[in-house]
Amino acid sequence: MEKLTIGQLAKKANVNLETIRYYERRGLLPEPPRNKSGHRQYSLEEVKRTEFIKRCQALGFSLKEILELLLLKVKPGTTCGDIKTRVETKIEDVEKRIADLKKIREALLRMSNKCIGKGPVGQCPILEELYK
Amino acid sequence: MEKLTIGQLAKKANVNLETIRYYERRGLLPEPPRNKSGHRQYSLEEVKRTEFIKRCQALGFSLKEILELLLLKVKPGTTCGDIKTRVETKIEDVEKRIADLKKIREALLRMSNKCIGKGPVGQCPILEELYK
DNA sequence: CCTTGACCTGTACCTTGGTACGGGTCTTAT
DNA sequence: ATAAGACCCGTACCAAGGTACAGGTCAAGG
Repeated sequence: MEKLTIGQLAKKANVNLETIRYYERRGLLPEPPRNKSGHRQYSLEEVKRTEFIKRCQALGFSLKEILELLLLKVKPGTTCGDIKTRVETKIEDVEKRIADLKKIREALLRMSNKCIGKGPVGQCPILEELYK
Repeated sequence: MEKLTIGQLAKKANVNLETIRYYERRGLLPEPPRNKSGHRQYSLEEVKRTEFIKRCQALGFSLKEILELLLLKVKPGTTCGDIKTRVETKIEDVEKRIADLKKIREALLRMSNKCIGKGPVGQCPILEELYK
């Protein structure tokens, strides 16, 4: 069984070393065994776990939500459905954010279209709309 | 000319009183004149200005960007085009964020569709994909 | 007259996700 | 043997956008 130092884990998982200790404080990574001088000893399992965290983050999960996923994963009685529910909730989150951003885009486009982009700022229709 | 206290301004603009002082520190609201006992005296202009800030925020502008807009507004030589450019840049920002979120949504949907939502978590295709 | 409420300043605290630093110890290579 | 590099811990700091609190002053109403 290969033993990794914290620096080697950080390098393999492509994160900052401090991030590893931060994840440990947050409970996302386990408190690993130590060698006789107190240095953390990791296995390849923690590389996978760190990569899992990063993949989930890229999909929009917060560290808090990722911790919940990791806890669900080992909790007896958890089913596929429990995990799927989390993913579906996140899909709804993401769709809500997309919808909000689309409304913002429409409002910005409406303002932009009202402005010919010439002349002094005094009668700018954009500022007029925002500063009424 | 109506005079407003900071509390009255906050109420009219529908923000927290501390937010007014925070905006003053950030340079978003001017340092107002004071009465003889040191209390801030505002006019209705600051209500409009505070509402402007809140409208811009709702459209996705950061306080830093809003400060730039407010400075542009009073800078000699600023044209409508300068303002329009900011709005167009923000539209691009928003479209980029929408595109990113759409990719995330697709990835989440793909995972969700692979999972029938039944059975133990051990072979969950979602976790398998995330935790490989 | 006295209490309450609104204001003053300065500073601390909150969330989220880290990153950096100081001072100390340990390991590894030459 | 010794110096560089990696690790230890605890704490401070960063962005962003506020919010809260301590300790003090001031004005108005019952």
